[in-house]
Amino acid sequence: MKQRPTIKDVAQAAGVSLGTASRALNRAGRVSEEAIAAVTKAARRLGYEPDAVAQSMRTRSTGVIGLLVSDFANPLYARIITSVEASMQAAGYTLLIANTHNDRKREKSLIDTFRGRRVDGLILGPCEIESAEFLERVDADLPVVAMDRDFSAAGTGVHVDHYHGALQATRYLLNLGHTEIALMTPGSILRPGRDRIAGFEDAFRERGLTPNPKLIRAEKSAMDYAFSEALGLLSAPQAPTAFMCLGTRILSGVLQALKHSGRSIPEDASVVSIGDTDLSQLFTPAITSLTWDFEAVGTALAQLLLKRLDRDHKPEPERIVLTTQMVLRESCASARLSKAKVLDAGRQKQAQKTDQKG
Amino acid sequence: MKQRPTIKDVAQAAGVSLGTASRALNRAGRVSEEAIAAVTKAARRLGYEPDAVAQSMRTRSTGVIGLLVSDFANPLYARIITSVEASMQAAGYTLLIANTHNDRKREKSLIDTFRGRRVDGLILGPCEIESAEFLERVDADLPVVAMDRDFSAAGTGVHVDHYHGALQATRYLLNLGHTEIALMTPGSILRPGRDRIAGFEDAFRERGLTPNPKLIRAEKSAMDYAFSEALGLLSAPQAPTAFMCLGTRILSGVLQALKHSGRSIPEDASVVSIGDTDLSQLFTPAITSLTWDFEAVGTALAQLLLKRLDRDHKPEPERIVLTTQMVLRESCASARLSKAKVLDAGRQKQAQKTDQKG
DNA sequence: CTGTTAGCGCTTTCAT
DNA sequence: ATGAAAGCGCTAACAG
Repeated sequence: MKQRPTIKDVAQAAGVSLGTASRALNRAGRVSEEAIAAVTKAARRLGYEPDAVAQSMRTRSTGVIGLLVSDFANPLYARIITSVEASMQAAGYTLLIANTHNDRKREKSLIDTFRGRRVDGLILGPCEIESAEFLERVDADLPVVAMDRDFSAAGTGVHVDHYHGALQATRYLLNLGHTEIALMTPGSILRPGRDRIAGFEDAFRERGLTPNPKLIRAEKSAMDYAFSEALGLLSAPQAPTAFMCLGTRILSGVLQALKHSGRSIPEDASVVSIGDTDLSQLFTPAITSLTWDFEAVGTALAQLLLKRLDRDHKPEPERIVLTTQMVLRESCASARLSKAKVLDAGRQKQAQKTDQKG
Repeated sequence: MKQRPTIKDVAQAAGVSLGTASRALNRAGRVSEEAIAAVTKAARRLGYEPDAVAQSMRTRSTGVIGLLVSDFANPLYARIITSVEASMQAAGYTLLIANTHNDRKREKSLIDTFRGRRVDGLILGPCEIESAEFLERVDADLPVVAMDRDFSAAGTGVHVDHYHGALQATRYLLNLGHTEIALMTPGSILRPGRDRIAGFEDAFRERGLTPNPKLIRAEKSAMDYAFSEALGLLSAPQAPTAFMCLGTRILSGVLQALKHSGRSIPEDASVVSIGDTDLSQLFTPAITSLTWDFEAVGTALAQLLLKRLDRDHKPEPERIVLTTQMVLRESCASARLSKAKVLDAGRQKQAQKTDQKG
């Protein structure tokens, strides 16, 4: 197995010194056109490919960005990550992706691993027991951009306004006459979960109501769990007439529970999906969704990090808050009219159009 | 900003030499217990974290594995990648993931990038215009494991037996009396697509039939495209009575086209999903699927690569072929009985059980 | 068992 | 404009 050529080989082949070869290859400093030509030619002839590890050793910069998220296969994250990757690739960076599985220890160990690999920056998604202080400590060392996470005054990141989103979605269901609304979002300790619960509760409070605390459920994000939770709620005396469910897995469980208990949507129960996915778009009836722009989250994260990546630029903390949108479809109806015709037909017409863009 | 401590600082703090500190930290060679204790303590006190870049520089090994796939957000890949990542993490490796978008040039450039970053190994998914020769050339330099790709006698990789899967699924539909079956799988130039088409055609040939070539469609994997393709087929004189569709996006498009044209499943058209996803499981009616074990693909890839990672071990080519399974659900019925009761009710009972495991 | 030393491949001064 | 040389942080070979 032949060794890969080094810059030394290139210099030798081009008949110049090592330093000149380096300058020629990087077009840095003073180099003659002849030298550039000779070196470039030699490099191409030998199939020279710079050793990024050795470059990093000197420059202290790897061109790698670490991204940590609970589960990158989660459709709610997958599209964001794709968008981050595209932006980063365009800027010449490579993405190192890992799953924390929402485990604080795992996150910490992965951050250390990434730090050891001398990544140039870090993008962190929500994780168990977050502390702004922790983030700040990491950031002192290494540019960090947080996504949907708490951060102190010094923190930089992107937030989706889950609070107002939940507020809006809950109002929508309250307007339809629902009061027994189940909120199924995992991670009440995570920033997005907490915000949703707050918005949900405030929507009730606005009208002098108090949400039934038993209807705020689903700590875990698993289909089986959501299925049995929903089934339990549906068999209770005050069964919910509406569900707000996060993502694909919980929505799946709830839809199955509804099907299993012989209830039809929207006649017997209204459903709002939090985070629009293939499932909510394609299900029959199509599921009304509270959603946000995944691609925009990704580009915002990338943009923020890129800005903090040049060492000299003072790292002023910066935040981007993205708003949510309701996509009205066919899964919600008035609570009063069981088995009756869908009331918000007018709105749904409008929703069809919005749908096209999603 | 204070500098990160180096091993030199640790050695100094522990009162030993640089070499001893290194040996103590790595428990390599002869070191006294005292030295280990002192160095470990000093390292912890200083918060020493080895510089993986410098380590790689010496050892020529980065502990990083590159993974290239057309789109990691594709549900069909996402679970496989998660599984690969878990296995690799357990073995102490980190995954570098990138999208090729099925572009040969992009793949080549990414392989070079990865090679420059001196990844220890590569996992490659299907990509445009594959050549076994190309793979072999890469492999000469760097351990490569291919997934669902062509490879020469020297190649190592994991294959899903898409040929026999498609054969089985097509037979199933032919047995139900369908002859106008549309096969919608992208990438006829990619290994999985080619194999499916071959299996599909052979199932027809077995019974002396010839498949309608116009019904083999969908080069692109996009929902809009699948939607209009399916709509076109449905409005033709010889409209298909059954569809076999790959993945989420194409299935989505076909389901929408069916809905749009007022056809119901399975009375007016039977549907088989290739690759089981949330959508096929949750759709009403639940979609009969031809699928395979995504997690097993991931662990097989990881296992194969891990075995080829130790330099001394002779890299004997090795392949793992995984079989597909049919998961019978509610989306297929006899072609003869339009608007009639579902014929394969017996099989569906059985399918319910199989379904639990999915 | 431990200290010293030579590089890994590259960039970047510092002379010339 | 170019060559020589230092050194990034670490491991491994070599003396002791």
